[in-house]
Amino acid sequence: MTAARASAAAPRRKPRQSRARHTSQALQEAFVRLLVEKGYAAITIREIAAVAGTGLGSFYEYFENKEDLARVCLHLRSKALLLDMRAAVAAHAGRPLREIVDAVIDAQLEVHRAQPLAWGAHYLLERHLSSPEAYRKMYDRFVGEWVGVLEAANELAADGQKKDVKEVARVCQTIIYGLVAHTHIGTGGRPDLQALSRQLRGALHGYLASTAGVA
Amino acid sequence: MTAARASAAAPRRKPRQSRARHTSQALQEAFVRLLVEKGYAAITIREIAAVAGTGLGSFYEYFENKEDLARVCLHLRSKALLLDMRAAVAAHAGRPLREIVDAVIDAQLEVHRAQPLAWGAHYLLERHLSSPEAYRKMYDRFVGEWVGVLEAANELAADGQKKDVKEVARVCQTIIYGLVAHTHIGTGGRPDLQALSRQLRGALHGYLASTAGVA
Amino acid sequence: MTAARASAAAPRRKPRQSRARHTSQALQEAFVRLLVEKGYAAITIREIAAVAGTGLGSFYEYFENKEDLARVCLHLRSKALLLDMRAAVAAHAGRPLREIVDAVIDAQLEVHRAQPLAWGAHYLLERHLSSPEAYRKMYDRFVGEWVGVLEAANELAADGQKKDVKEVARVCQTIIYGLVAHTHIGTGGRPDLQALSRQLRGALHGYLASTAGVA
Amino acid sequence: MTAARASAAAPRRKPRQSRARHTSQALQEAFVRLLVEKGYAAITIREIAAVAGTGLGSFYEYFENKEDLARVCLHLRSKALLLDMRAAVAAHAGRPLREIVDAVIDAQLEVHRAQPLAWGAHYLLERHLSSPEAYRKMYDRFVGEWVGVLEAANELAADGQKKDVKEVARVCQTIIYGLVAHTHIGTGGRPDLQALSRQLRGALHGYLASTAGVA
DNA sequence: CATGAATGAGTATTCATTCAT
DNA sequence: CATGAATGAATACTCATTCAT
Repeated sequence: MTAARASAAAPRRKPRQSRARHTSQALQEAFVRLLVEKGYAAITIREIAAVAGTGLGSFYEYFENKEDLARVCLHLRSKALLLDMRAAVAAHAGRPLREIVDAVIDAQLEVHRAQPLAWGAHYLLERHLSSPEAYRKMYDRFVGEWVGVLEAANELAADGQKKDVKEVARVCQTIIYGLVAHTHIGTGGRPDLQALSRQLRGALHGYLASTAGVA
Repeated sequence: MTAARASAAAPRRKPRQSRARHTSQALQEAFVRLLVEKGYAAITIREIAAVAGTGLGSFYEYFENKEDLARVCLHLRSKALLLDMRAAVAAHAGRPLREIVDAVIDAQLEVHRAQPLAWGAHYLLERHLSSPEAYRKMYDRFVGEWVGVLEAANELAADGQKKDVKEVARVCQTIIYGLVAHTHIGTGGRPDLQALSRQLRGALHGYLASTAGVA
Repeated sequence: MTAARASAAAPRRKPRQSRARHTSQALQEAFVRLLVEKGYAAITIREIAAVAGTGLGSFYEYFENKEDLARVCLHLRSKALLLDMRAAVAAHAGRPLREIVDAVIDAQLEVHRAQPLAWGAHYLLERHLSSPEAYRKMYDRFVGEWVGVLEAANELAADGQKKDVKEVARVCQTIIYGLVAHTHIGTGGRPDLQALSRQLRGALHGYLASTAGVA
Repeated sequence: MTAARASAAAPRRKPRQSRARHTSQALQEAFVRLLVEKGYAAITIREIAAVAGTGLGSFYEYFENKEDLARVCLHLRSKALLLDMRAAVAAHAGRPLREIVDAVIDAQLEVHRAQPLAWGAHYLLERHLSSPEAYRKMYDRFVGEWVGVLEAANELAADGQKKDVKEVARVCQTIIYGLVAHTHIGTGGRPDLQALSRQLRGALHGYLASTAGVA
C-alpha cells in the first residue's frame, strides 16, 4: 500500500484536489523535460523536485520513486492513444477495412501532432524502461485494439480464425508502432508527419491487401 | 588461490592476443548471461567479473564501465547481423526482389535461431541503452543495407528516385526490426520462428508489392 | 504545538543555522583531532564522520571532500591569526616600530599559546597541502599585514620606497612564520614559547635595526 | 630490507652499474618533472614509469614505492646542499663570521642558480612530504652545520654557551631556509637571486650583529 | 500537506603491487 | 634484469529515502 497512490482512496486526506493535481503534474512535466534533456539514467529525484519547484519530500507524497513516476507518465500517454484509437474505430465500424485503418492512422497522427517532443520522450522512455513483462502487456493491449479494427470491418473470411486475426493484428501493431516510434525518436521533435502518414498507409494497406484471403 | 591462475599444469599461458581476447570475451559472455538472468540495472561489475572468473581490476583493463561493455556487446552482435544480411544480398544480386527479400529473411532468422536467448537480451538491452543518436546511427546502417537490397534487384522503376528508395528501405527495416525484436523480447527465449517467418514474408512482400510502381 | 515532546530541559533542536554550524564544526574538530593523531594521508572520510558523530552523508553536505575540509580549516585558522595581528598593529599605530613589532609578536604567541597542538597540526597541514598558488596567496596576505606594520610606525625614511618596504615586510614574515611554524611542528605540542619569543625578538629587531636606513 | 637499496651491497647482482644508474635516474627525473607539472598527490607510479620510458615493474627494482623515490630525491639534493655548505665553511675557517656567512650564502645561491625549477620542486616536495620526524631530522642536520659556521669564526664570547650557539644556529637556519625556499616556491622557476642575496645578507647580518654579545 | 537536513547502504573505481615470462 | 597483465584491497562518493518540524 503505497503512500503515493493512497490519495485516491484515503479518507484522512482532504486533498484540495487542485493543489495535489498541480504538484503531481508539475513533477511529471519536470520529469519529461529532464528526460528530453539528459536521459532517464542521469535524472535525479532531487532534480525533478527542483525543476518542478517542489520540495524534495513532496515527490514522495505523489510517487514511490523515479520508476513509478515514469510508469505513470508512460501509462497516461499510452492510455490516451489507446482510447483515441478505439474512438476512431468505433466511429467507423462497419466501413471497409481500408477506411477504418486510415481513420486509425489519422487519429494517431493527430494525437502525436500536438506534442511531438513529448512523444519522442515517451517512446524513448518506453524503450528504456520496459521490462519484458511490461513491454508485452502494453503491446497486447494495442494488439487487442487492432483485433477490434479487423473485426469492425465485416470482412473476416471465415469464423474461428481468431488465431489468424490476432497474428495480423500483431503485425499491424508492429508496423504502426515501429514507424511512429522511430520517426519520433529519430527526428528530435520535428517529425515529418506527412511522410509518416504515407509510409503507414503504404505498409498497412500493402500488408492487409496481401492478407486479404486470410483476414 | 585465484581461479584465474589455477590453470593447473596445462597450457600455462597463451600468446598475448589470445589471452586478452579470452578475458574480454569471458566478461562479455558473463555480462550477457547476467543480462538474461536479472536485467541490466541489477548487474554489478563485481558480479560480471566474478561470473567471468576474472579479477575485478581486469574488468577495467578492458572496459570503461558497465555501459561501455554493454555497448561493445551490442555493437558486435549488430555488426554480425549486418554482415550476414549483406552476404545474403550479395549472394542473390540480380535475382528478383522477392527472392532477395526471402534470402534476407532466412539469413536473419538463421542468425537468431542459434541463440534466441542472447538475442532477446540484445534487443532488450538495445531498447534500454540507446540514446537517440546511437539509435539513429544503428538504424541508418541497416536502412543502408536495405537500400542495397532494393538496388540489388534491378527492378527500380526510374532512376533518380533515390529518395523513394530510401523511404521504402526505412519501412522495410522498421518492419523486420519490429517483428524480429518483438518476437524475441516477448517470448522469453522460445520464439516461434516459423510464425515469425510467415509474418515477415507477409508484411514485406505485401508492402513491397503495393509499392511496386515506385521502387 | 508539540510542546508535548519539548520535555523542559532538552534543547531538542536548535534553529537551522546553529544546527548546520554545529555539524560543520564537529566535522572540522574531528578532522583536526585525527590530523594530530595520525596525519592527513591516513584519515578516512568515514572516520571523520564517525569521530564527529555524524552520518557519512552529512560530510558531503558541508564539504566537497577531504581536501576541501582541510582547506576550510586552514583558512579559518590563518584568518584568525591575520585578524589578531591586524588588531595588534591598530592598537599600537604611531608607536615606535620596535614596540609594534613586539606587540605583533606577543599577539601571535598569545594566539598560539591556547592550542599549541592544533597549531602544530595546522602548520603541518599547510606544508602538506598547499599548492604554489595557495602558498603564495596566503603568504602575500601576511606580507601585506607586515607592510601595515612598517607603515604604522612613522619611521619610513623617504617616501616612494614602497618596493623596499615590501621586501622588508617579506623578510619579516619569513622570519616569524619560519620560527613559529618550525617551533610548533618540531616540538610535538610542547613549544617553548619563551625561547620562541626571544628568538623572534632577536631576529626581527636585529634585522630591522640593520635596515633602519632603508625603512 | 628493501630490494631497492640492496644494490649497493648485494652480491647477487652484477649491476652493470651504468644501466641501473640510468634507469634509476630516469625515474627520478621523470618524478621531478611530474612533480612540477601536477603535484605529488596526483602522480601515479605507472605515470612515472611511462615518462621515464621504463616498464612498470622496473620501478620496483629501484624503489619501494612513490614515497621512497621522493625521499631519495629529497635526500640527494639536501645532501648536496649540505656538503656544499660545509665546504664553504671549511674554506673560510678562522675568517670573521661575517665573511663565512657570506660565503655560505654565496655557496647556497650558487647551488640553486643551476636548477631553479628543480629546487622549486624540491622545496615543494619537502613541504608536502615531511613527517614531523623527517622534518626535524633534516632541520637539525642543517642547524648542526650552522653551529659549525658559528664555531668556525673564533668569535664565541665564552665557552660553555653551547646552548646559545645552538639557538642562534637554529634562527640562522630558519632565516636562510625560509627565504630561499619561499623564493623558489613562489616564483615558478624564475627566482630573483640578487634580491634573495640582499635579503639573506640583511637578515643574517642584522640578526647576528644584534646577537654579537652572545655568540 | 510541505519541507529539506540527515542518513548510510551500495557501488564504482583507482592504483599499488606481484610474478610468470 | 625488464616487463606489463592480472589482481583486489581500500575508499570515495552518490542518491534514494526518512521523518521531525
